[in-house]
Amino acid sequence: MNTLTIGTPAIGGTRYKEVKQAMLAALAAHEWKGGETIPSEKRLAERFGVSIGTLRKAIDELVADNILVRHQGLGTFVAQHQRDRHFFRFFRVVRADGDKTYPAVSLVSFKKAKATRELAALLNIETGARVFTFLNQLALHGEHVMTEHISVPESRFPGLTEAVLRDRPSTLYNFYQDVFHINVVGTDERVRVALADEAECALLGVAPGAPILEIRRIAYSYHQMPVEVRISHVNTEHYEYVGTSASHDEPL
Amino acid sequence: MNTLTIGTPAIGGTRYKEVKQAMLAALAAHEWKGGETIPSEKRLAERFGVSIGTLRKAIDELVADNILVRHQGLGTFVAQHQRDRHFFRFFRVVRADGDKTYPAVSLVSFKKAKATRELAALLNIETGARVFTFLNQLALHGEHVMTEHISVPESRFPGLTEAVLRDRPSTLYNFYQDVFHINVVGTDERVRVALADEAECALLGVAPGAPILEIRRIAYSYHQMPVEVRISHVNTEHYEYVGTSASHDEPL
DNA sequence: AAGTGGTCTAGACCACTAC
DNA sequence: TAGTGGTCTAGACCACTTA
Repeated sequence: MNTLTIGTPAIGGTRYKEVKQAMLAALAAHEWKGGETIPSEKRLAERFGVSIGTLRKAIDELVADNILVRHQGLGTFVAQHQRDRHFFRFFRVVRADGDKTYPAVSLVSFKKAKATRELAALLNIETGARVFTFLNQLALHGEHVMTEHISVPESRFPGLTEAVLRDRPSTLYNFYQDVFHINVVGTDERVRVALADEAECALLGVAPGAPILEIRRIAYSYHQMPVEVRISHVNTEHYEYVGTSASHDEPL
Repeated sequence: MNTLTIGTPAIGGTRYKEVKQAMLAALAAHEWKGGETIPSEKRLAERFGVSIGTLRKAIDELVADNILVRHQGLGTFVAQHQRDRHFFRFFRVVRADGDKTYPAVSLVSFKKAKATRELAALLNIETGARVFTFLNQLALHGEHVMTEHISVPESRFPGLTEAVLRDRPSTLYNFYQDVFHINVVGTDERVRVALADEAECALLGVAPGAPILEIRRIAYSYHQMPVEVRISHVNTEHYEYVGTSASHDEPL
């Protein structure tokens, strides 16, 4: 197996950056899949011809990027989307009092369509290429307060059907990972005010024309590859969008 | 000078966490102020009785938290808020096409008041304690599209006046740092839809009752100490709020 | 007991900045 | 040239997990 021998520097400048890129390449090539363990640090250090310390520095960054997860005594794993881990890193709607809860998702519609020029540009695919588009209605604490219009390219989700989507056992991003080996590792989001249209107001529990929160998201896999476009609408009467936090002081 | 000798473990569990906490304590005690250089790694390693590698690991985390900044050949500095550095980490309103620009800020009003119970709870001060409250109107690309209602406790900003606030030479958070040694290192933000009231609509260029974006922020200094509460209103006709990004892939 | 990651060390050498 | 942070090494020892 070609291990991207790192004899020639030139690319990354430093050894550990080269190692990091080589590991990202291995991840993108599905050599290690979501939830799987990767080889031990000792083995990887030998494979890439660096010391343990250098290899660890590469992994440090991949862990900081939420791409890998370390477990002492067990090994290092490809980060996996799970209900109880990282879910609220991507689901950022909470009740006004701060209470976080998992949404109950209902699939409202599902269809295959051609990408508009706009959508194609966001997904970095050809205009007119096939995409799957579906609509979710979400309930929090039993209240219907949110919808999601989601589009993914057929090329990266071959064989996706309404049935398999509806019957997925876990979260959507976990489903992407397990079935299509698509790892969502980051998103860009923009938030603005919009007005509920006739079709949506019933799903959101608001009157037609009522102001709602609109969140437009692009989700990325490794190497900033866009894999999903999502427009969410939220009735913010009792729920809010959580913006950026920061500062990770340790608890004393 | 007491250097918080680290002979007794117990607290952090690991040496570098202890060193990190000791450095945070030194920062909180204003031993090193915003923009200043801290002692060299070699000196700090001696001071805390650890090896360079361990000392570096502590600094690594403080750098990751945007509390310190390293400059090869120069030294390590206490991160400083500047127009051209980190400004858009806290100012998250951009034009719909993605264009980022610095806001032109006008101080609309300034007064001293007593903290309501609600505000006092957010700022972790006594109900009825004095706070300064002021209102900014912001223009982007020459358009008035945003307001900020800002409250800070008098106890942490002694002697703040309208004149000195108005005449500050740089950004607000830089001003906090230089004049009051208050270092904003993180924020919590919640976003929802609100309606423009009579007093505000003129400042935002919308009709009374028009839907606007409301952002409620708490800004924190070291050890999660709240130092500012801010409610921003945005006309999102042409401007949007930038939510969380993630994934820091290197450019190849 | 064996294997994993986590911490810590002591030092070499490089790259950058100032004087 | 001297001082800074940046990289890389080789290894010891600890803590955790599984068997």
